[in-house]
Amino acid sequence: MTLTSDCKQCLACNNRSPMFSVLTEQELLVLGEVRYKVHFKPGEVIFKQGASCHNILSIRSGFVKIYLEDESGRYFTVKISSVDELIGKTSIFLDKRHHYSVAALTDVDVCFIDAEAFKKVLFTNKKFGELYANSWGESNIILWNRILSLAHKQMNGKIADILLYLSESVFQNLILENFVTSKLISEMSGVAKDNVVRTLSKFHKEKIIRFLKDEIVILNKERLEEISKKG
Amino acid sequence: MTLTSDCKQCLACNNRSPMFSVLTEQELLVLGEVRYKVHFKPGEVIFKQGASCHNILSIRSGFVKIYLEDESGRYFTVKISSVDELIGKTSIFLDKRHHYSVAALTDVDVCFIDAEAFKKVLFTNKKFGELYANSWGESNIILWNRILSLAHKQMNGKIADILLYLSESVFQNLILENFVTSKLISEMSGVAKDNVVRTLSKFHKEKIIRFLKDEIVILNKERLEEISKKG
DNA sequence: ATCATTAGATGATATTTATCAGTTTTTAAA
DNA sequence: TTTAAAAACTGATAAATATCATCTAATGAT
Repeated sequence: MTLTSDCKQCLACNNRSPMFSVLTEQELLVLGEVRYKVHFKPGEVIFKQGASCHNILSIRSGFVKIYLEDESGRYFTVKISSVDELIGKTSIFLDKRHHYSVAALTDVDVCFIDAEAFKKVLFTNKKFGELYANSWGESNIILWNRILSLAHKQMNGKIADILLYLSESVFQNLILENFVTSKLISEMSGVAKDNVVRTLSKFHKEKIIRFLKDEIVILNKERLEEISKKG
Repeated sequence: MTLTSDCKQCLACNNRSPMFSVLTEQELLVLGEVRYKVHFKPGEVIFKQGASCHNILSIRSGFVKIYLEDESGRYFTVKISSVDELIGKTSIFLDKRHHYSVAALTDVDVCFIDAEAFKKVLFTNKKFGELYANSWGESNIILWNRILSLAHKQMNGKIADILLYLSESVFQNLILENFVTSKLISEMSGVAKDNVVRTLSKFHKEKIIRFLKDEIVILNKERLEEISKKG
C-alpha cells in the first residue's frame, strides 16, 4: 500500500464516480480536502471486517473483492467492485465498524473520503442523496440475488450465476478478466474449489465456456442462463 | 384485506416507528394525508415481487414475512418484520417495482405511505434521513448474516442460525411465537422441510429446544450458539 | 360432525457434494 | 535456472442432504 498525492482534486478528477457530477464546486472542494488516495497491489487487504470505519471509499482504478469472514475463519466473497463505485455505503451508517473486508484483486487506486464530511454533503445536496440511495439500492439487489442463488440452487446453477454476474454486472463483457480463478469462483459461489474446477471443465467440454489457462470466456450465454434457471 | 379508517393521524399515532418522533408536526401532518391503513389476515399477501411500488409500509401491529421467489417458483424467506419497522426502504429507490414479496404471518395492520411524499420528508429532515439510513444499514447486516449462514454451514448450523435470529432479532424472547412452523424455518434456512422436522426433533431430544405442538422454546442457547459457530 | 388440508414424524433410498489423495501444470520467487 | 508455492485436474470415497412414501395428529371449513 502506497500513499500518493499525485492526483487532481475531486473537482477535476475524471476517475470519480459519476454521482459526484451533481455536486457543486463548493461541495467538491470540501470533499477534496478530506480525502486521500492510496494505491494497493493485488492481494493487499484494504480494510478488515471488525476494524473501525471512518471513511467511505471511492475506487478510481482496478478491482476489489468484498468478502465476509465467519466465526470459523471461512471466507465468502459477496461482490466485486470497481471504478465508479463507492464502498462503505452501509457501513458509514452503522456502528463505526466495518462489517466486511475488502481486498485488492488487481492494482487499485482508492480515495478514502472522511465519512462525516461525506455525510454532511449527502444530507445537504438532495440530488446527491437520491443518487446515493439509488446506488445503495442497486447493491442490495445483488445481495438478494446472491441469497436466492445460495438458498436453493445446486453447484451448476450457483456457478452459472457467478459467471453471469461477473459477465453482466462486473465486466460488461463475455471475457472475464484473468484474476477470475476457480478459487475466486469457489469463494463467491460457496462451492468447494475441486467441484468448481470440475464444473468449469465440464462447461468447457460442453462448449458453454472456454476455460484455458486462467482465461474464462462465455461462449453460450443462453445455455448458462438455462442452467442458472434450472438451478 | 380490509381498508380501515379508524386510526388517528400520524401525529397522534402511538404504533408508529420511533423514527417518526424526530419529524415536525407539519411533516407528520403531510404524511398523515398520504397514508392509509390496511388490515391483513394471516396468510394474506401484502404485495408481490414484480408488482409496481408506490408506497413505503409501516407495520403497526403483527408480523410479516419478506420473501423472494426464484424463476422456478421456489420461495425463500429473508426476514420477518414487525411493529416499528419500515418495509420498502430499498424499493422506493429502485425502479418502482417490488423486488420481494411480503405476506402476513398474523393479523396485521399496515400503513401505506406514499413514497414520493415520504421521500420529500426524508430529504428535508436531516435527522430523519440519518435514522432512516441507520435502519437501512441494520437491515443489510441481516442480509450479510443470512448469506454467511447459507454459504458454508450445514443443516444443523443453518437451523440454529434461524432459531437464534428469531429469538434475538424478531421476538426478543426464548419463546418463539406459534406461527413459527417447521415449514417457515425450512423457507428461512433453505433446508428441506423433512430435514427441519428431523433436526428440530433431534434438538428436542437433546434438550436444546422444546418442540411440542407448534410451540418452540429455546432451552439451551449456548449450545445453539456452538452449533451455529461450528456450522 | 365430518372431511379436507396441513404439519409433524420417520425410515429408506438416491443424489449431491465435500473431502481426500495424488498428479500435473503454471506462476512466482530466490 | 532451480525451487517453491499455487492452481488445475481427476478419481475414489464418505458424508450430507433431498426426495419419496407413508403414517398420525392437528386444524379449519362447511
